[in-house]
Amino acid sequence: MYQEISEQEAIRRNSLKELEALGINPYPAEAYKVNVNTSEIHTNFPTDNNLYQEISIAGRIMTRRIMGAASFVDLQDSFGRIQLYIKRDEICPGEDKTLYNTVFKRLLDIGDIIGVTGYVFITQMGEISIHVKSLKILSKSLRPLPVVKEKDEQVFDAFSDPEARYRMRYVDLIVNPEVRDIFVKRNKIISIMRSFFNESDYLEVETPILQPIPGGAAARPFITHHNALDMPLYLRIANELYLKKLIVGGFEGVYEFAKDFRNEGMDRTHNPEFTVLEIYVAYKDYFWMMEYVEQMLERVALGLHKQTEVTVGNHKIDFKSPFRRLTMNDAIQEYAGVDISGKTEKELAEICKSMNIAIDPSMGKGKLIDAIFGEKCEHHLIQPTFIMDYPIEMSPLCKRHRTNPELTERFELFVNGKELCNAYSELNDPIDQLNRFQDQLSLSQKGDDEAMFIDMDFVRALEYGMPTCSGMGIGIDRLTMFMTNQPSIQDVLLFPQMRPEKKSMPTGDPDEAFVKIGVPESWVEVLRKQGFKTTAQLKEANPNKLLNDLGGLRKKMKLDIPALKLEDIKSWIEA
RNA sequence: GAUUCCGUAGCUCAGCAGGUAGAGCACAUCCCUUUUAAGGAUGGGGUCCUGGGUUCGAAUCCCAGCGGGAUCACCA
Repeated sequence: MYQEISEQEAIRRNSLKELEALGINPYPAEAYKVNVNTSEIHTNFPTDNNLYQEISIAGRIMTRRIMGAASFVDLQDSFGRIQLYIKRDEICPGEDKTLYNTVFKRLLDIGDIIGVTGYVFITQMGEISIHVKSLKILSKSLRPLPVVKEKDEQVFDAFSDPEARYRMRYVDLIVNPEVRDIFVKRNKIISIMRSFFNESDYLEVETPILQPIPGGAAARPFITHHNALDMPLYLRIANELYLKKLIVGGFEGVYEFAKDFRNEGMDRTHNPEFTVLEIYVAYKDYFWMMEYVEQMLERVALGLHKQTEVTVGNHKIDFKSPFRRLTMNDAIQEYAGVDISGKTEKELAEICKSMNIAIDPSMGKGKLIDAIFGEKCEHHLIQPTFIMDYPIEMSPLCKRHRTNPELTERFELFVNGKELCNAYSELNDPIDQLNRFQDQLSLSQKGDDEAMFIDMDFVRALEYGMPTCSGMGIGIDRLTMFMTNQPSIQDVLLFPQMRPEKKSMPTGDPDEAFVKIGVPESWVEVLRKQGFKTTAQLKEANPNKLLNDLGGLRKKMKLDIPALKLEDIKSWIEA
């Protein structure tokens, strides 16, 4: 296939060929021995200048400053950058200066990956650098990298187009060190949580992503099809039911970092696939879980920032425990100024109307209360706040409140006006559970398309007996957004979902196709330049005009090839 | 889904009372043995997102489409 390339890419492809002609493999197979990284050098060298006198290091060329027979290169590895000092007579001790003059100065580019040996020293300008004794090409880069420069915190020519950054995350990671840092932090958040759970001796498990019944949450699933079984399967929207079956099975605590999938809208806080941590612990209740969450988040914040206070947008959010606790009724009382306790569905609908909150007939009591809460309360909850005791209709998997049968023992943790965690004292009464599923069924008949499906295997598991148990789910993407102060979920996902890139790639004909109809090879490039990407296009052309145009281009491009005659062009068109 | 803004060189952007494009960095050539967002000189590089329309003439005005951002709605 013919691929259109820019001038800079063509130059790099030429350099590639020249390297090969010099007997240099631009993509060598053998391992390159590395004995130090940039971070170790910057940390240790200042205190002991005798260190690192025989090093071998590899990385990507990020900038070059060539001053005749000596040059400076910024080399970037996984940990940062270091300057290389490359002197011609040092890497080319004999008469042959090809390695410096041709290979390094002309055939290497920003973006190429090299390995060097040498020793660490400090330049006259006071910068820790590597005096290079030998240099080896490890990978030639064929595309020019955006060159981002920085001085005194000011960034020049940043690679900032969000579309390009998300689609080509590899480029983003190469040139934007703060992006790499977000993903290092994301990993740190997960590993802190994992060790926190493991210290409690809870078991990390894996449960099915392809599920015959998409249970455990209210959401629209993705559907797929299994050929051998000839049946539909759903991508999981939650793993809650499977984890509770494992509690029935006798594990005291289980957790899973799970990818969930929801076929819903996308925006700054929603991606179709996202990561959730769910944990279930036997013999606990939601009060215990609140304390556990407090400890966990405090530890994550400390692990990342060495303090509990975290900057999120314009707010300073303090994850120091304990967090504020507020029942849902009290929250609505406090922020909306109405008392909803004991109100009927009709009365609640009236309240919504009086507050100009949009409702529809499919909404049950639970959804109405949730609407009031969402509209009037959520955005006030900036500092971490537990909202407790949700109406029973909106929590079909949650245990009834121990003192009020209208409510459930459920809490959500709100941070910066957004839900972060969701947790229950889990419902373990199989008869109540079946009834609640049936209520969901009638909600769904009423028109609520997210009401839950009935999972009879889950009910059967409960019939064998599940210990009292508390479970909690937390969105890892949102947690990462808070902990790294990113306003968009796309910035905490390595590869956020995007519409496929329209390859406006000119699916032009290859050289051979043109040659086949009689076009001399040397003229193919000129024809493309003139806009003829396929032989079919060429056949539509006016031969006189084409002769003129091509002649003009030949002159403009200073081509040293014989001029065309009208008969030549006519013969292509007639071929 | 609605509203709105954006799409020009490899990157970041300018150009838009309509006359077929400019800058900085990057790239190329030459000169420079320690520089640091960094030399100096010269030069090359663009289906101005796509397709229609208005016009003698469209990067510029109009319509449609594609892609992206933001806000809202939906959704946790």
